[in-house]
Amino acid sequence: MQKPQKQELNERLATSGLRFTAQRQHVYDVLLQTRDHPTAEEVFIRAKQTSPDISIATVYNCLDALVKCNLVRQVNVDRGATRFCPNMKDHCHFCCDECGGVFDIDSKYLNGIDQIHLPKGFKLARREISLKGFCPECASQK
Amino acid sequence: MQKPQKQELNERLATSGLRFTAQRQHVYDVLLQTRDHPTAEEVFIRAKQTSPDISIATVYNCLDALVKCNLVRQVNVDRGATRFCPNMKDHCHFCCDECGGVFDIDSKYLNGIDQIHLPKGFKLARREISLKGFCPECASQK
DNA sequence: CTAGGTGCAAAAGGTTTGCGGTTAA
DNA sequence: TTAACCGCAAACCTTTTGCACCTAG
Repeated sequence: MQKPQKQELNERLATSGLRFTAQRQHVYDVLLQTRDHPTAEEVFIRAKQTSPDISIATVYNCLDALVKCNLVRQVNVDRGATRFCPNMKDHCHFCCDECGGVFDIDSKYLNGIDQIHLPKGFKLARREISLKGFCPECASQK
Repeated sequence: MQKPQKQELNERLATSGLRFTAQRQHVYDVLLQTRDHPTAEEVFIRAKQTSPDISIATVYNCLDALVKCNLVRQVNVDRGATRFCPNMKDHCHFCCDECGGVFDIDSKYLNGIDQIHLPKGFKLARREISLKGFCPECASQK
């Protein structure tokens, strides 16, 4: 990880009242290296390759810390394990019914989605849009 | 359950190649009675009140059958148990960060959301929008 | 009749927790 | 110095599975 990223992470954690640790840096690093929306267990396996002593509990702790300081998003897939996404640009997810792959879809494809005016009283903090169907590769094999 | 609903359920199941059973009718009945997005376990508890012999495995089987024949939707909440919703009108869900409650939000509040034009190759089948923040009751207590 | 569904209990995930030791600030 | 964090292992919760029996069509 380059210096600027380390400093950025440090500041973000501090802002949320969380400490900088080697494990958190490493877990974030793992997420940034592969944008394939891994599960906690997949992050664990990859992290162990260079940090053999890290534990699954720590991976969950680190992922939670990264989510809390807004560097990572959680992605929910039907009944499956939670996946993690380090892309914080405004986007949504497309989950393929065939292969289970998760793809980032830029928000430019969602015209007008910002015009959400909820019923009186609701205070909106975040929105999560997930799309389902066939990804290009699986669609072409049908 | 009234006759028309039973017949509707029967037809829907048949169309999907699934059988009509007393348990499926009963689970659907339980879902229709309370629109509070129960988990499988909550459905199980309610179903047992009038069908003491039903098992949790059967509840999952019935819920899956109802989802397959498009009478029920699954609602994913971060890392929590999957919830089930028998409202098939176009709507999305608002999940309260404070109390965890799930609320149906009519699609009229989501202007323009139908204009989704995905990148080449993606075949869209369904979309799921989930909103987060504070529900009216919890927001007023802050 | 028989493929599909049910109930039960055990197993398989996925996530959280408790605890003694370690470390960032 | 000390509250926060770590690694480990056990616990917990949700969902799935295998099997013998049952039933809708």
